[in-house]
Amino acid sequence: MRLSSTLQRTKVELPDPPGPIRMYFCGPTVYARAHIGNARPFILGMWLRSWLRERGYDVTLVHNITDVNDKIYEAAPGASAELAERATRWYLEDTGDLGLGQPDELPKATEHIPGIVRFIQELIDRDFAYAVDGDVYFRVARDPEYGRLSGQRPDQVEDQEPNPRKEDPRDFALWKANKPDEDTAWDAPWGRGRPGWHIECSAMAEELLGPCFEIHGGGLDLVFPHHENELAQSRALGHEFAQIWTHNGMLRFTGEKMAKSAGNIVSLRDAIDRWGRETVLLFFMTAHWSKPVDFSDETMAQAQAQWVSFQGAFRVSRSEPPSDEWKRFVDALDDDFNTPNALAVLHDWRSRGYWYLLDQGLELFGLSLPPMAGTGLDVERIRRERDEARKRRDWARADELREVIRRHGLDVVDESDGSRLVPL
RNA sequence: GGCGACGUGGCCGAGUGGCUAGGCAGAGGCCUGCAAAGCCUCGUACAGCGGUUCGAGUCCGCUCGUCGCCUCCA
Repeated sequence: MRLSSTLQRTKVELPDPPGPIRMYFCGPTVYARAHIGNARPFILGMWLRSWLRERGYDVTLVHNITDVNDKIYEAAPGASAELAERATRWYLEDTGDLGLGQPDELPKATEHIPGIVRFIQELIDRDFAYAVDGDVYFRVARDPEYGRLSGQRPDQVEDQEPNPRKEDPRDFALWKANKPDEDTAWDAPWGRGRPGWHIECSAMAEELLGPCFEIHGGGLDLVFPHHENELAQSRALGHEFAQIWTHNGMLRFTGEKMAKSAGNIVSLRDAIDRWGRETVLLFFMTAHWSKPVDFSDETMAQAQAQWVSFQGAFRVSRSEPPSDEWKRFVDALDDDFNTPNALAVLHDWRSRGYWYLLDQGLELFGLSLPPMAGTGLDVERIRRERDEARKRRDWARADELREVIRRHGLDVVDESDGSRLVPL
């Protein structure tokens, strides 16, 4: 199994034989309902965990919730904690409705303040950070390797708004002093305030997973500065942060990145309600995770047509696959988690009637074929009765009995040597 | 200004130098009491221009275009 990694700029092999895999996927800032673009790293993380477990790895997935942040203060002046709590519930509901389960840990920044404070203190002790007027900043100039992940050179980074408290414009905040209109704050040795954005991930990831864990994921838009800064913070403590860095491509809508700030939003909630969770999942399977993907009515309709086709899988006569057939699926996914290629294998299995393999494959992605509900003796009896009617060429009676079967939630498919019950 | 991603047939989308990707949509045909599924055939794709090579969608260079980051955007 290998994965494309931004840090090495190539595909990196995972440990073989399989061992523990610790994964951290950057989660949402909770100030509004998540849009479908936000769902991509969540889905990728859950799928990867599912696949790695299938391949024998012992996986732990941590997915953080950023519940203290400028955007939350702006969105709900004086009531940021309430908004964060509500938006967290939305996120858990909406991602839960994807039917992929939950990450192993969903740490909130506000519940890990002591660890964050300790982390910052150690950076100060090591001279990698300095406190000014209640703020604390990371000293970028102290890190000769700053920019290794993103390829950015500190001296080429565009000037930000001048901040006289910073020694250097490239320095970034680890701690921000409490302001009058901010309704949440915690005590720290250098003053009352709250953590900066980047430090929470470093602190929580290392607290829950330990240093130098295996896989770090997130959106491509987080490479710089967010992930670069996470990396710098950990390196300042004397070790690497993560080994493999996966960055999923952006979801585009109406020609540009779907983003709350751009206003071209379709919420995950609305997408699930309109298209169904299976179509949303299949949509993300159609493109490789590292590439941009266009969301539109047309691409969603195509994904939905694929789902309809899979749902009819039992209508194809079952046949026995070759013994090494599963390997085709494994090969596709082990090579950089190539879901489009895996999807092609699933389509092939569907048309060949490899029911069991198809079901196994889909299940790893949170999809399941319709169950053969309602199969009872009575339905089976009606099926045989209809077969008899067809032998008599009593088509009217046969069609009548098919309607009866359909009322039981099943359909009947005629084949050369008889008939078969299938999900409707 | 710097860093990065991407440009494949009507649409979506794989492809890491030579062998049919796959899906969706469309046309014709076979099969079929009906229905469903399936099968066959068709439309001769790789942004452009050079180069390397026996051979390039795949490597190199240049050009054009789209998008992203450098603002606490997944």
